[in-house]
Amino acid sequence: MSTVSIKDIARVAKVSHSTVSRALHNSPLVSRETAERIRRIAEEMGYRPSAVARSLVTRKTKTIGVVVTTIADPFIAEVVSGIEEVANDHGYSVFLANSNADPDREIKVVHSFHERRVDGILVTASRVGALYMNHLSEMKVPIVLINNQHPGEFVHSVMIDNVTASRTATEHLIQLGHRHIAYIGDQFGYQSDTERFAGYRQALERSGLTFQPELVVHGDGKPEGGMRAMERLLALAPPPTAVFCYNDMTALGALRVARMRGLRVPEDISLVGFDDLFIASYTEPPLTTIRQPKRQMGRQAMALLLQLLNGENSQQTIWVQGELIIRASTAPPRKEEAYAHPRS
Amino acid sequence: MSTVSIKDIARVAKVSHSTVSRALHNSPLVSRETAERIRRIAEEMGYRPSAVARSLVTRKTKTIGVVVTTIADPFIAEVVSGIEEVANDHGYSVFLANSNADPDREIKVVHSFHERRVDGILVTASRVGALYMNHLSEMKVPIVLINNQHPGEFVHSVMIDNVTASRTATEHLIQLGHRHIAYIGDQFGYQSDTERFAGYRQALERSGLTFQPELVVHGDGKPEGGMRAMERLLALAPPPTAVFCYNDMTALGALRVARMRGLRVPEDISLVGFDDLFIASYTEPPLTTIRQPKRQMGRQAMALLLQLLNGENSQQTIWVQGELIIRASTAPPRKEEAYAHPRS
DNA sequence: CTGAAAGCGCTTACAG
DNA sequence: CTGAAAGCGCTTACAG
Repeated sequence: MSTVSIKDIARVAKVSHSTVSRALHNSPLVSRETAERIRRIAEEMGYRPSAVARSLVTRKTKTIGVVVTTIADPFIAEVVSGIEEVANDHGYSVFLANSNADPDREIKVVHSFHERRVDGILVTASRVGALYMNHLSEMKVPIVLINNQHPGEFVHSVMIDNVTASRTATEHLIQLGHRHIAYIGDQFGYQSDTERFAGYRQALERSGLTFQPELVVHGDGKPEGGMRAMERLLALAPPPTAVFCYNDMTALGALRVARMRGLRVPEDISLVGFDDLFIASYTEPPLTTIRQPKRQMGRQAMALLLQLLNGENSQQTIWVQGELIIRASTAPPRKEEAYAHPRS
Repeated sequence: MSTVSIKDIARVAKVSHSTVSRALHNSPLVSRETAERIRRIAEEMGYRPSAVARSLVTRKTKTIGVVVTTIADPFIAEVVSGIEEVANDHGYSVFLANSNADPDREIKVVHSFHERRVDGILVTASRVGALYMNHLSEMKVPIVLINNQHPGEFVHSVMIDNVTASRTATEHLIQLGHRHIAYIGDQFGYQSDTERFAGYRQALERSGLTFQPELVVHGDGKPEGGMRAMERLLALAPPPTAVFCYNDMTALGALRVARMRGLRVPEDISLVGFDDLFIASYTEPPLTTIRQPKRQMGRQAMALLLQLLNGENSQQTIWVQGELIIRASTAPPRKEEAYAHPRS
C-alpha cells in the first residue's frame, strides 16, 4: 500500500522528518520558505497524517465512544445526531456501538472502547446496570449519561425533567376538564417511568383529584405494550376520558386500540404522548405530546464531555425542560363525563 | 494515567514484553505455565491491549467508516444497525459520520476517515457526487455503497431492485381495478426516483394503460413534498384514484392532504408507499408499501466489505428484492371511477 | 532554524 | 521456549 508518511515527504524535501512534522503543524520553529515548500510537497503527495501514530504519542485519540441500546430507536438516533454534530465540529470522531440492552454485549462494548482508547464515553437512554457502570468507570475516562435510568453518584449526565414535564402534560388534560385520567407507564421500575408517574400524581394532587390506582397500567415503551395497556383501560367501567402515555410509542399503540374499539380521538378520549418523535406530527390525529429537545440534549451532552476532556470540572447534571406541544389528540371530555368523577 | 501496558506486565511477571505479547495471543511459542501465569497477571492488572499501538504495527485498524446523510433518517438508522451488528460480530468498530448531504462536510468526513486509517468504508443512501467519490477512492480502501444514487464503475454496492418493486406496487393497484394511477416522485434526477418511475411505467405499459404525464409530480422524499404534490394531483380533473409514492415519508404527506381534503383512504383514493418504515404500520389507515429489507441490506453490505477486506474479490453489486406489504391504504376504486379511464 | 534521538505500546522476525 | 532488536508513524525535548 502506498500511504505516504512523514518520512517520504522528508526524503523528497531533503529535510528531516522532524522538520516535516513541524512544518505540517505550522510550528514557528521552521522557516517560512521551508514550511511552505514542505506543505506543498505534502499536498502533492496526497499526504494524510496517521491519527493512529499521533494518538500513540499524544495519548489522546480524539475519539469518543457512544453506546446506545439500538440506533434504530428514533429518539436515540436524534440524540446521536446532535452528539455527532458537535463532536465533529471539535475534531472528534465517534465510535457507535449498539448494546441491544444485552449485558454481555454491554461489557464487550466497554472493553472494545477501552482498547480503542476513546477519550470519553457517552451513553444514551440506557438502563445501565451496576455491573456495566463499574466496567465503564474502570476506564477512567469521562462519561456522560443521557436520560440514564440508574444515575450513579459519580457520573455526569443530561436529563429531562420528567416530573415537571409530566405534571404539565397531566395539567393540560385537567384544564381541558378531564377528571378521569389514566397513565400508561413503561415497564415497572425504571427511573423515567417512576418520575413521569410522579409528575402525573402531582398534577392530580394539586388539582384535588383523587388518585385511582386502577387507572395506572404498565406497557413496555413500545406500541405493543401501549395496545395491551389501552385494552385494559377501556375495559374499565367507566373507562378514562384521557390517557397520558409514557412515550409516543406507547401512545401509538393506545391510539390504535382506541380506533379499533370505535372511539374517536379526541372526541371520545384524549391522548398525550412524550418525546415528540417525528411521527407524532403524522398520526391521525396529530399527537399532543411533550417535546424532548433530543438533538439539543445530544449536543449538550457532547459539550459537557468536551469540558471534562479539557479538564474543566463542570456540573454533574444538566437538566433540560420538556415542552408541551398541543396538537389534535386532546380536547375537553364530553359533557356527561366531565364531572362524573368525584373530587376528593 | 494508570493504563497498564505489556511492559508493566513483563516487569511483574519477570519475563520480556515479547513473551507477554505472545502469551496474550495464545502463541504456541510460550510454555503453558508461563502463558497462564502471564494471563492471570494481565487479568489482575486489568490489562486491555491498546488497539492503537497494535494498529500501527499491523497496519489494520479493524475499524470501518460509515457515512450517512443523517442518522436521524429512520431508513438509514435501520441500515446502520444492521451494519453495526455484523461489524461488531467480527471485531470491527464503526466510526459514524453524518455528511448532511453537504459537500464540504462530505470531504471532511472522507479526510477524517482517511486519517483514522479505517480499513473500509460504507456509504448509505447517499447522493455521492463525482468529487466525493474521487476523494473516497483515493483512500484505496474497499468501499461499499448502499442504495447509492450515482453508482460508479468501480464500486461495490447493495441495491434494492427499484424497478421490479415499483412495478409490483403499481401492478397491485392495477389489479385492484385502478386505471388512473399517479406517481409522486422524489426530486427529479436521482437514480432511485428514475428507477421507481420506470417500474411504474412498466406496469402501466404491461397492462395496456396509457401513461399520463400530468399524473406524475415530484416531491422531495419528505412529507412536505408529498403534501405539495398531492395537492396538485387532487386539483386535477379527474383526480387519480390511486397514488404510488416514492417513499413512505412522501406517502405520509399525501395521506395528510387527502384527509385534509375530506377524502377517505382507501375508499376515495388508494395510497402506496415505499420502504416500510416502522411508521407505516401505525398510520391511519396502515400503509400498503414496499418493504426494503433495511437491516438485512446493512448486514449484507458489511458482509461484502468483510469479504473485500479478506481479499476475496467478490461480486460488484448485490441486488435485493422489495416485498409488497398490503395493508389498509389500498382498495378497489369506486365503481363509477374504475373504468372512466380509456384503455390504450 | 534544523537534525538526531527517544519514546508512545505493540508485533514479529532473528538469534539463541 | 525466551529475549533483544527493529520498526510501525508520529511528536517533542535536547543539542547544536
